[in-house]
Amino acid sequence: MNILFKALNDRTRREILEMLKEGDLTAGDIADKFNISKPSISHHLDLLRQANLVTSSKQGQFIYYSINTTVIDEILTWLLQFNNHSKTK
Amino acid sequence: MNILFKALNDRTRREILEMLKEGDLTAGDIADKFNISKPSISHHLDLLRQANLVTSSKQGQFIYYSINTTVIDEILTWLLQFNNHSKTK
DNA sequence: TGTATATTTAGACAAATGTCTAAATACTTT
DNA sequence: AAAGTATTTAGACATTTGTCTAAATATACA
Repeated sequence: MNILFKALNDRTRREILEMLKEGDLTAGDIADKFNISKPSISHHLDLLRQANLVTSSKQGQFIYYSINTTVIDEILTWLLQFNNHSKTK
Repeated sequence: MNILFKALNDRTRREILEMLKEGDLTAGDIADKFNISKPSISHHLDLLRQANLVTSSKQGQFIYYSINTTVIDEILTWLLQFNNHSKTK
């Protein structure tokens, strides 16, 4: 839970997730979209992976990143505890 | 959005929200539940208020804090963009 | 008016965070 | 084998963050 909120607490990382929502991308593809150095993006990807929000798979010299939405349900569940009153109608 | 994730990116602040879910509390009541100084809790409450996750109202010498769940919907909406595929069944 | 209680503000400090450049690793191609 | 491409690792550095103590503010009570 901690590491999840930590991973989401950065605009760049949230944007990366939004990009990956549309489809898998290589680390280089992702880095190209930002005005940030590749090592920094690599670090962001590492944090997202630690939080299990993304997975990576090496294909040749490229590393493809994919979003993992199952973990997002954890946060959704945590957040839903706060609207459990009249939300069910 | 930024300030919202920032506010939630701390275990103490998340626990404060869980406490307030059960009902309003004074700053002192909240501080008593943690092994953290009152000024630190005051600072956490300030961040939660900046994010509009809580509201406060002074009653005599006490300040009562209440949770504001409307803002949480913002995060829920943002998160739901990631499960919009087969989730609708 | 003076003292006690509730809370915040101010300022300091160590730890965590986001960024960078330089170097290392791994794969591909010639 | 050497050179080029893709990505990460290592290390440095400034900023942000969570915490603390001491002091300030505001209300209540005697």
